[in-house]
Amino acid sequence: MKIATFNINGIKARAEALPRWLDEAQPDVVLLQEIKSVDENFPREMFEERGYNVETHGQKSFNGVAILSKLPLEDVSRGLPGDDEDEQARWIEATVIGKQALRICGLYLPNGNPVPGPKYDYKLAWMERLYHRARELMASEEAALMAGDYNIIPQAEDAARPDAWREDALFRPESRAAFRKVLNLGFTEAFRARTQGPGHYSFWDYQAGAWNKNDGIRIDHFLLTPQAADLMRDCQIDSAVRGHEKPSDHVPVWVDLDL
DNA sequence: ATGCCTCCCCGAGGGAGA
Repeated sequence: MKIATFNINGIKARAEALPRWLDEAQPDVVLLQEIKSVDENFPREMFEERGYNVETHGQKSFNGVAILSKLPLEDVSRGLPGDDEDEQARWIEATVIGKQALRICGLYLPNGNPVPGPKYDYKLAWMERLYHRARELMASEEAALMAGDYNIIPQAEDAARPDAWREDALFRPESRAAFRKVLNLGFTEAFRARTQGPGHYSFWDYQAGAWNKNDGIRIDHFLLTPQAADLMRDCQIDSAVRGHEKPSDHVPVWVDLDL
């Protein structure tokens, strides 16, 4: 089963590029971030006609996450627990049934800039809530994953120019420590479990020819519980998608699970 | 590089992204 995450930077703006990639890559499940659409305006027919079930957690103008799945989705839940006042649509989860059940969580972690400030406080508070949900998933001892745009550069090797990011919310020590705290519950970071070394990115800025210079960062991640990691056959970044017509600034990352 | 593009809102130009 091929499961992908893709920050599309607006569903309307990706009305051509997203179906093109779906037809090429043929993922079974896709976690989308930054749909920038309310549920009522999400073009679900575009995906249903390709055989996907569609679940959205949208918001006007900003944020918004969704799940596409060729297999049935059960027990869909919207919103990251822990703050009833939080109105930002950044979390959706569901159970997909293959040979066995898999709990999938799609997330769009706050950017957090500028540092310091209320947006950075919100990022760190959101990561504390993520830690609590992650701990529950780990305690369940079930196959589960959390994937999406983490807005975290885990290590210096995950940026072409790490020094340019030292003071940025994506690479601040507090941000990276909060990410490690989740990882250290026992999750496998899928890409790094299979590929080492620099030069692997999932985001390139639209500005200053970042793509042509491979001036990227790796901020879209899959975290697998041990039971899910046991099933992993592959994990890749579809970096070529960044060179297609009218691309998102992120590219898809996917795992293949024996499921 | 506290912003070189691109997205959203709408129908100008500002907020947000990373």
